[in-house]
Amino acid sequence: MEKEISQAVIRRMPRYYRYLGELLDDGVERISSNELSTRMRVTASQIRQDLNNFGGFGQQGYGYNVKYLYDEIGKILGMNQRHNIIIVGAGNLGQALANYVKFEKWGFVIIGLFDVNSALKGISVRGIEVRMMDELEEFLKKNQVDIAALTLPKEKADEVANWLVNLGIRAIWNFAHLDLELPEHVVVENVHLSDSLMQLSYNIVRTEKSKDKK
Amino acid sequence: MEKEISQAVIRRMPRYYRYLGELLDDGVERISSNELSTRMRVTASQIRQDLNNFGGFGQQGYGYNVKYLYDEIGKILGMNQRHNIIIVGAGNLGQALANYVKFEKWGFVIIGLFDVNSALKGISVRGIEVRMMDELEEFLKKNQVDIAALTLPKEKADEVANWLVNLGIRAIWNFAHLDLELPEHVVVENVHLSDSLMQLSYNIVRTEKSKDKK
DNA sequence: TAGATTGTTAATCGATTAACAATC
DNA sequence: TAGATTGTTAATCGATTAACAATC
Repeated sequence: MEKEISQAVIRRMPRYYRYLGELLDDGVERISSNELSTRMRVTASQIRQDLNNFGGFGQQGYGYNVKYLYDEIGKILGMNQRHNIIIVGAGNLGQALANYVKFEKWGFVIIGLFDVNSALKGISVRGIEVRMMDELEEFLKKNQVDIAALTLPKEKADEVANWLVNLGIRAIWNFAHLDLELPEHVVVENVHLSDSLMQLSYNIVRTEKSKDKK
Repeated sequence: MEKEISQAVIRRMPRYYRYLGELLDDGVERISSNELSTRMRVTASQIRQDLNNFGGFGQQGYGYNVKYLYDEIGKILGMNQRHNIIIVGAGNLGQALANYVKFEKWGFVIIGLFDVNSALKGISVRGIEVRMMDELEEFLKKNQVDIAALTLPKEKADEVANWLVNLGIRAIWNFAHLDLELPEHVVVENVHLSDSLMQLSYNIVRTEKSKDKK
């Protein structure tokens, strides 16, 4: 039986991937868990434990080959395959995501942009034309869509998400400020910007308080 | 000595706040940890433990008063005070954030928008004019800025962040795809969209694999 | 008073760190 | 071969869950 890998580990993988990418760009050929731990400010033990969840990528006495490890983590994260994305909700955030070219470097390609607002009909963002929601069903039949990014008001999000799932969508990148209620087989990744801002605010308040104490 | 509250707890606080806000909107007056645990799909024990890090907000035999608890968590998160924000980097993401009116509901007010790109000079987003970076120092002298949101390419982010800190900024909401190297007293909250997308991708790949197994 | 539900202590579980034998 | 560093087991630490006495 497959051992389930904890979300704590998975959250760290993109960060390893990022650091290895930078090392690669800098022309570094090999690195030890110890050297990497110093750069990333984590323990070497954690790095080795994390990686060994997926396999033994290193070599005793040598360390890790940067290029090899980068590619392997890439595979683990699915960076070796293309992911077609549609953005549902073509407001500011939706358009900002559509404009974000960097994602394509990792194989995430935005192939559609949808909205209910007919004022947006016909406008294009980086060559991607905004379509109306009633064209979505047809679009999903003709195109393989791997991920739907939800950038719409929370009032509509749950309904739209369920509708998308019924049409066959299996993965949702949710920017709406609510917890979606979806069948278990659907993969959901949340980006709650206001939660993030509140955490920041908490830490500001906390810092101010500890200053008062001194 | 003040006991340090773990980041795991802090990450959950905005979610409690959100659920309580919804209950409040629905006119619910009181709620037990048990009832709330069912809605939020966490254990009642965790809810009580989390809250008791900050104080005893409930009453035996009664539960929690929704309005009171909502306000108290609001205070913990600093939602009772105004936070002035500047956005540094007026590209798509920066403009999207500037357009996001919802933040003001929680007291986060965007008071400035800065960029190096002179092509953007003079344009306005929701009444906030884009200023050039060389006006920033003067702006910080004249206005109280609590948070700087960094929405610029990672190549510039570290330099700009350090410069901002030297000018007195104490909190940074970082959207650039790198880890900022800043003095310890500076509070940083990261939003790494590509990390989030990679986590989603990992979970898609994982789901596909477990399907193959069956 | 009896019932309900908190606040809090104790038990369990999981994640992180340390240690070291295996091995390149 | 000697030195370095991994992979992995064992120890520790912290976070979550369970249990229950306190109390409204």
